[in-house]
Amino acid sequence: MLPGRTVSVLLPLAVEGPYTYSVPHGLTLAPGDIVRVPLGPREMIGAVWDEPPDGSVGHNRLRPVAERYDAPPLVETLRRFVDWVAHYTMTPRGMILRMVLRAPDALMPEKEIAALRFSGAAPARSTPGRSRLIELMGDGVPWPKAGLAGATGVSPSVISGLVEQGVLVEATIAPPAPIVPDPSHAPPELGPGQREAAETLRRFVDDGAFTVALLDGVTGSGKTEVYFEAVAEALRNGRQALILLPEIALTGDFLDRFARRFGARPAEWHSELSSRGRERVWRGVADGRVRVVVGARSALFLPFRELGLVIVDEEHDGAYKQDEGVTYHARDMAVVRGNLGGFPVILASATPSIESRVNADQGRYHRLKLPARFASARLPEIRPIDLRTDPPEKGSFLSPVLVKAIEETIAGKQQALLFLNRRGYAPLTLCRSCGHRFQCPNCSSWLVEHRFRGQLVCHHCGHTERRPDRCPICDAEESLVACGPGVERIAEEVAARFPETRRIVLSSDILGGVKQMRAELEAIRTGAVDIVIGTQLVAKGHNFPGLALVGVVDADLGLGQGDPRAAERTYQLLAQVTGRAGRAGGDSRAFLQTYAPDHPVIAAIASGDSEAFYQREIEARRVAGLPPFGRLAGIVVSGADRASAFGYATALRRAAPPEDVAMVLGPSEAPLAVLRGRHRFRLLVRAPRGFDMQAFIAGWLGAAAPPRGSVRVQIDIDPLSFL
DNA sequence: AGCACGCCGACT
DNA sequence: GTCGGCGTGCTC
Repeated sequence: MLPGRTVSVLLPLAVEGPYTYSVPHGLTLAPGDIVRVPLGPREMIGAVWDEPPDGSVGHNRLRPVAERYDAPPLVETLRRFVDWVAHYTMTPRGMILRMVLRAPDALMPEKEIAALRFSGAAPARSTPGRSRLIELMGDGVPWPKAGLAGATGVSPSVISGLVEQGVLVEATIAPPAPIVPDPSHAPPELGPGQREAAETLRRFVDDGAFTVALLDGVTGSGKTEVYFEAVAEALRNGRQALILLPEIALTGDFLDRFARRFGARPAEWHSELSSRGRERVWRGVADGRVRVVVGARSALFLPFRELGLVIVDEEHDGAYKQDEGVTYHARDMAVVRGNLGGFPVILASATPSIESRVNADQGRYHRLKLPARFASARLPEIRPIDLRTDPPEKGSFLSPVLVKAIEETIAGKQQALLFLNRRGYAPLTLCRSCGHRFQCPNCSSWLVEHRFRGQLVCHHCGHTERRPDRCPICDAEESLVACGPGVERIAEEVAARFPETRRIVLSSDILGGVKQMRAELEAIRTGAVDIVIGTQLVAKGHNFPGLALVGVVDADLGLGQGDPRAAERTYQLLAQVTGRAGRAGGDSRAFLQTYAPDHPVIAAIASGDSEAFYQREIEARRVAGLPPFGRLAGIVVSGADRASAFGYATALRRAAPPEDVAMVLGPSEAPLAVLRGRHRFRLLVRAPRGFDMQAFIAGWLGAAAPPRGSVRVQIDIDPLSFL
């Protein structure tokens, strides 16, 4: 092999290693360079990788690199991150690169913006609109076409008229550079506890070494202000910063808070970004003009060139775990990225995950505890409502105790929030006459009635059908009954009881997407709503200053399904949602409707004794050898029919190597036995901490007969579900 | 991820 | 007798 004449190129495909290409004369390539290469009948974008080209590929089969893009190369730490994530999640490296190269058009030169410029010629006749335009544009500087009408208040026809006369001529302008956040714009006044924590974080950033800080403080204790100071320090040091949020918490309110502190909005990165926006952020991050990104989990794979800080806000949130395609946990991968890049990572939460708490307790993470609520804000008084002694009236779901509290809140001109973690009107519909239950044809789940839309919907695959008037089995009329409440049904009850109030239902199936959602959250903040009825998305980091009452309609929901993680999840959710109340000062209350007021989770929330809860949970995990005291991996075998999926899962189980430290459990029916028409079985590997899970599974699956037909195997390292 | 190759049911 | 279904395998 002639050195320098061939090169390794990793392609965004489901292949493990890079391919080898020849380098044409006159082209110099280095690892990280982004290139266009031929692949079969088409061309593809890839990245030059570090390992020496594979000499065993016949030279006559090598094809030449077509082009090197004029784009900043992927830096070494990002390349190592791709390799690391691929190995850890047992995913082909190319699939991880694919997550990095998500905005292929960002490699093209940035498009100029269409604009108009004043030519100097006078219009044939002067009108008020024309004068305004010329007054604005008289200096001859081009104005973007979009927004010109808005800026002058003239109609588009006035503009096109002047274009026809040659008074205005076509021009282009360079896209504006992103506004750089200024670390000294508006430093906050921090309380004593905050000051100390901020000082520690600043020191970590200055040290420029890998550290993990767990920033832990009750809702409303001012975590955001504190970690903004770490962002400011990273900016002062010439480094880029990334703030990860659960997608749903990425609100206009958060961006505004950032803008108030830094004088400019950060770049956003989330699934609803337009392709233009995506390109702009990708390019800006790569060339260093974008200094701060606020994004959902996939932002972790952006090609930062000078990343010096990652913050994972609401680090306990399960939304950081990607469950489809590449299964990775963004919080854990953020820590890895910090480790590889040699910079600090801040995990922030009022209700840290058990994993992070244990890491902090054992000294691997620095725990920074914010002691109290900021300024005048006080935590709400929390009380369980025992539904056995204070049941709701027949046919309703709100206990008289809660109804009275709502009345008092409304009378005091304050806001109430009713929380129920269930979308739609009713989670199950059945026929009173024959007992038929409406089930999803593709999944093993009930169809949820959405009464506003008149539909029955599967929340797992999206299957939708019209809600019929009569039973499709026995043809009985008026026999269908809705079982149990969803938020829509609670909204119905609230409307009946409090017809004079302004109400809003907040759940993820809101029409109009992120924009509408942001508008509604804003309406709540400004007090344009009296009663909010919402699913868990209201629990996620939003700041509702006028909220004085939180009612949890079913605090037991999510408990007692046998998953050891259920208690932790429920605790976090209840603590977060009750913490929405009273953030702007004044007295506030939270009620938990429950049949089990003595359950440790309910008791911990009601007493405010989080420490007892954490100690209990940690001890239970330790005794059971569950994460973080042991390692888990899930292996989901799915197939078009039950028999083939079960057959292969059983064969895999039998093929498991004898291993005294790792235990293979199953196969058992996966939590959702049928999903999108595929039957699923799950094997679980349990092993002690420090066990090389990836090597074990690779050896095992590599030796087993490969799956045939429709059967697929998906590996989930560190699954969230322990079942 | 595409795209071609290849082996079994309903049409001219 | 062909058109076409998508399972399987390859792309340096």
